[in-house]
Amino acid sequence: MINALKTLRTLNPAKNLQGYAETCVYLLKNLTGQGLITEGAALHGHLIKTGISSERYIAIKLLMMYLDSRKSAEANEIIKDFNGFDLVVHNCLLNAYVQWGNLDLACKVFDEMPERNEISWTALISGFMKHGRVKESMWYFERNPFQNVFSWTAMISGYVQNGFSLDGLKLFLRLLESGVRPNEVTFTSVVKACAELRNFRLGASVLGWIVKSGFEDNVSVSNSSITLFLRMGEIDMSRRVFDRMEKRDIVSWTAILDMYVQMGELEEARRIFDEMPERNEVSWSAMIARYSQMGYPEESVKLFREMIREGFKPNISCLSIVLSTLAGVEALKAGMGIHGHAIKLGIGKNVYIGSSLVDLYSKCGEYKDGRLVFDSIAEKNVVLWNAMISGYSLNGEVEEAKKLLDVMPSPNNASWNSMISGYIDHKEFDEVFEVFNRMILSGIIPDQSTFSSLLSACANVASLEKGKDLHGKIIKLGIQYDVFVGTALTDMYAKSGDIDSSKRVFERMPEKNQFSWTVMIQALAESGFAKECLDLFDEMERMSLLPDELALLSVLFACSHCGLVDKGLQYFNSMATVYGVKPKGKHYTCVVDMLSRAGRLSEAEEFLNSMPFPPETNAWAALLSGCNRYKNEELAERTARKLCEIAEKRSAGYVLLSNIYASAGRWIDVTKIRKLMKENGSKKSTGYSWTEVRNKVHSFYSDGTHANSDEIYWILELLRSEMCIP
DNA sequence: TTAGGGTTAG
Repeated sequence: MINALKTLRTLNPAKNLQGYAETCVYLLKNLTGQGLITEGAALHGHLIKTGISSERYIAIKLLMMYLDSRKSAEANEIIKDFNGFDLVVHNCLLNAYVQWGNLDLACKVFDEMPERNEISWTALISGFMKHGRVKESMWYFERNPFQNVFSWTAMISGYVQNGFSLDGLKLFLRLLESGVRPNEVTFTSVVKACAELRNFRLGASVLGWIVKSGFEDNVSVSNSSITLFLRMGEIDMSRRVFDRMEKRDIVSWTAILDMYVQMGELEEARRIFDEMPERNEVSWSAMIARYSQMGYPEESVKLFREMIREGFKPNISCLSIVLSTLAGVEALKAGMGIHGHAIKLGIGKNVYIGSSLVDLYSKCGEYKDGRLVFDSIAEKNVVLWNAMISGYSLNGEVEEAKKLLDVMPSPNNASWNSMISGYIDHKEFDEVFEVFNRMILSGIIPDQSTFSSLLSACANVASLEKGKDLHGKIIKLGIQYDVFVGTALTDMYAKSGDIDSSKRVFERMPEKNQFSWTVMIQALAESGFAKECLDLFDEMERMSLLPDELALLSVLFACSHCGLVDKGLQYFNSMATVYGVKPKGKHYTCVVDMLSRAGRLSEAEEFLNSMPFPPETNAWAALLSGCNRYKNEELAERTARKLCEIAEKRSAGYVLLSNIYASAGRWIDVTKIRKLMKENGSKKSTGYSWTEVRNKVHSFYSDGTHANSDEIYWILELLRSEMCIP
């Protein structure tokens, strides 16, 4: 562009008007493209002086520039110079209104046009598509007398962009039947549709078609092919396409970043990113998103700061990625900073930004601020609604969540799933199945995550019947081989006491992850299969999967229960060094329990006293019960005193202490504790029971809060009198 | 008329 400016200075409009005008047109186009309107206006002034501002081609470019920057007054001035509104001027206006998002105005211009060409029709068709108004777009497309490649392609790419890839492909088939030849842009969109739908068979035949039609070397086509191959898992093929390209652009480089990420080589991706010949905000966003998705939030945010430092303007995508990263680490302050930034940029009310913000505020406990953001957004989509529903669920406001779910326009899987997990988090298990039934009635088909939530509810209430019923539904839907579902089934069966079924499900899982292994290991430990548990742990290690704190706790538990004290100590000592897991209170407690059960009481006491942080109350209790078992009165006294100290601070300590005294037969001490508790006003949390009647789980508390409480007690009285109990 | 990155749930 600088060269063009230099050329302009050397040209004399009096001598070479044609060349001068052409250079001006080029300059105006570029200035408009880069948003350099002040410079454009200066050039306009210069053109007036030269006397060629009314030259048709120049005037049109000037008009486009002013329309593009929404300078209506200036645009009107230019239009006055034209002899009425001809076709081109009308098309310029049409395009501008579409770009401004004012489709009503665009339609009015379109309707009033005395004549229309293919550009007018395509402008309107793609305009409706751009704003997600697919039906109206189709309406105009069907009536378009100029069905050329452009309007076909506008429709196809519009469908793909709006998430209707299948309709896009159907239209592509119609295009082929119509005899119109697809161009490189059509192919680019069609390949994208195949990638999106993971329809690899069709994808492969489209690629063959592309070669036959000679568009193989087109940059855009190659770029979309790289992504198609990546989605197909054909990493070598995507690399081959990239290597074969004669010309590569930012898009090609950005696409290849994903190849390395998919190969698990984030560092290599970073190297490519650092060495890319050219970067834009999309490449930056891609790298920032990858760091966040691969579990490196700090690195992601660091890169974002670097991007800003280098003078790149973050767009909506980029800000929403960063906001969701910050939400993940509950960085409220930093997130609020970005919120302010977004408002300044005028995109504070965008749905993408809004959804991330609702998520951020909710995850940080400020769900009321989340609601303010939610209310401020005019064009709400499902994602935003779901973000708010799960925000309420997360903060224990399940009733509010339910209210939203009831009024939202078209809830999907995720909406219902958020509601279900809200009830699970707050242990309202009878509500869980209630919501599930409503979900089914509303015609939404539950998915993997619905079932893994429901199964965890079954595991919590040990409802084997319901769990089996769900297992049947899962098989009917054909999702029994999903990792999440398999893991949840393993857990449900184990927690409901059916360890054989649990093992069977686990063994048949085609794909297992760290969680699946942990659940099975835990199940074996808690069901008393200590040896099998340890064997499975060894097997997990052989698969070079790193055990987490829960798996390690189960291993310690298993060792403790089959008397493998030294082996247990060995595992404990290698937790930090070998497995990189810092032992927590519960691990220490397990070791104390292990030592106490084996009668190694003084060792246990020493271990407790050498802990780097205060032990759990349970740890002292474990030692005390060891003392009782091995009749070590002296240590028992010392431990009991310690427990008393703790008990004074927390009600749980009292409860535990009184239970321990009770089991040791020290009834006088028990009464003392109960009295103390009464004086201090501490209350044990209420115990409850439940039963399942006609697919509904009923929970009972001794305080009679069940809805049918009166009726239940009445029946109970009746039964009592029948049984002749006074 | 286009390709690469993008919000919720899991």
